[in-house]
Amino acid sequence: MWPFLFSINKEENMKNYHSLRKTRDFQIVYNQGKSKVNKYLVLYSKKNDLGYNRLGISVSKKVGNSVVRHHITRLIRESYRLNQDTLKQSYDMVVIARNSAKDTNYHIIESAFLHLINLHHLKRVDHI
RNA sequence: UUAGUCAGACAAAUGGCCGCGCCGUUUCAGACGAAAGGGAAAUGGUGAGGAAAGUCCGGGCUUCACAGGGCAGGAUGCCGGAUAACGUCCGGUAGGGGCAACCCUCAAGCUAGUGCAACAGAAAUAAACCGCCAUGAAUAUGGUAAGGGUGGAAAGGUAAGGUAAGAGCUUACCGCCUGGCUGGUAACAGACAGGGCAUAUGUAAACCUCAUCCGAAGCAAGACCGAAACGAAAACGAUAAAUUGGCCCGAUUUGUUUUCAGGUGGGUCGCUGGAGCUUGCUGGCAACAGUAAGUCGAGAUAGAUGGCCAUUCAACGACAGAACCCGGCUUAUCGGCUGGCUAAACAU
RNA sequence: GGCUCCAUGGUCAAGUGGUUAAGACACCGCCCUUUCACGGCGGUAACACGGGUUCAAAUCCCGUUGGAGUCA
Repeated sequence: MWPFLFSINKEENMKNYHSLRKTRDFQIVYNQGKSKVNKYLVLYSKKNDLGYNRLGISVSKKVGNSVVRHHITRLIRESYRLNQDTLKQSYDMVVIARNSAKDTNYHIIESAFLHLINLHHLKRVDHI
């Protein structure tokens, strides 16, 4: 009985997103993954073997000061969090904020993120 | 009321839903990991500034070095005080700005030495270009430093006397220097006497001199647990062992275990209760110190504060995000609020 | 997060506090050549920004901005 319950808990744990941490992981995605661009964001993606998705966010110092960069990071993370149930699993994704993203709000960032997801065909088919 | 000046506090608010870091409690699991460590849910609490910034100074803390002292190098620079310490702060002196409240000042020493001062100008640390005066006759010689001109700076300034013309040559006032006296802890101020200014200009954010201070590096400091890699020793083992393989033959390799050492990936500590904050009292002009009561307010590790909706406003809210901690400085900044003081106008 | 350093025409760069800030490549104009190139002559173009010291600052001092390196 208990192992069954534990497995439920582990599924619940998937709500917390996994992040890319090492410079090496980012380099693998940059070199071997595919990239799509729109006005505000850049999205790299690459299939991995882990069975779950990992997200990396990169905001350059050219975009703004620390407050602006943190704010954009939070907007992107919120977009991913609220939409991750609709995505295919087992992919590494890196989102890069472009310079024009500093004057936006949440709605623009979310629509830009979903636009790039569609370009990568990462939407789960049974959800459409 | 307007204008100004100084000081202080604030840094949009409220509610609902979803979500994040840390801490406590309860419940569940004892998975995962070699170990150290560590999981999930519910609930409660808590969660970024006045500059968190720049990293310009100072201190704590840690490691390294060190008998003691000096040189070199660096920093500071009116006087006194505060402080753990400071290049900070407070009070005063001097100079400057403002009608005033008040504000500003890298404020030792070029009369210890050395260096530099372009161009212009006759000449730049040195004396005579034009001048003025005398002799003499147009030239020249001598005296002089008033006036002109150049320059940032040309042998104290103004006035009067004096003189052939002039000159601190003489006198008065001011400036400078020297001497003691008075007041003050001192910087300095005041009055007095003398010098007769040949101590000759400026520059020390030029070298330098004098006085005081400084060992170096920085939490990516440092301490601990520890897979791996590189090693050491002991035991076992060449008729052996391991890998490949269903087994044998064959092929390839030299090892296996234990202990020590080592310290990579990883983890834990350092990490936040402190020169702490609030209020009152006492001492002090003040900075500040002492004391009593109350109080605990982030601690992440690729880095937590976000999103949506509704309402209100001065109406879309500036500058901006802790990363070991503290005291300052500097820089950025929407604004409105409170208090003291000053000037002007009006009213009483 | 800590530490160290740099900034001079479009580019690379020299420059003891004192002339109109040296030079090279590039660009523009003229000459040469049938034309281009080479060559010759001439020209445009800069001290990151703001204060201060000084008679005088690219240079000395302070602050700001931008850039680079290094420490796991």
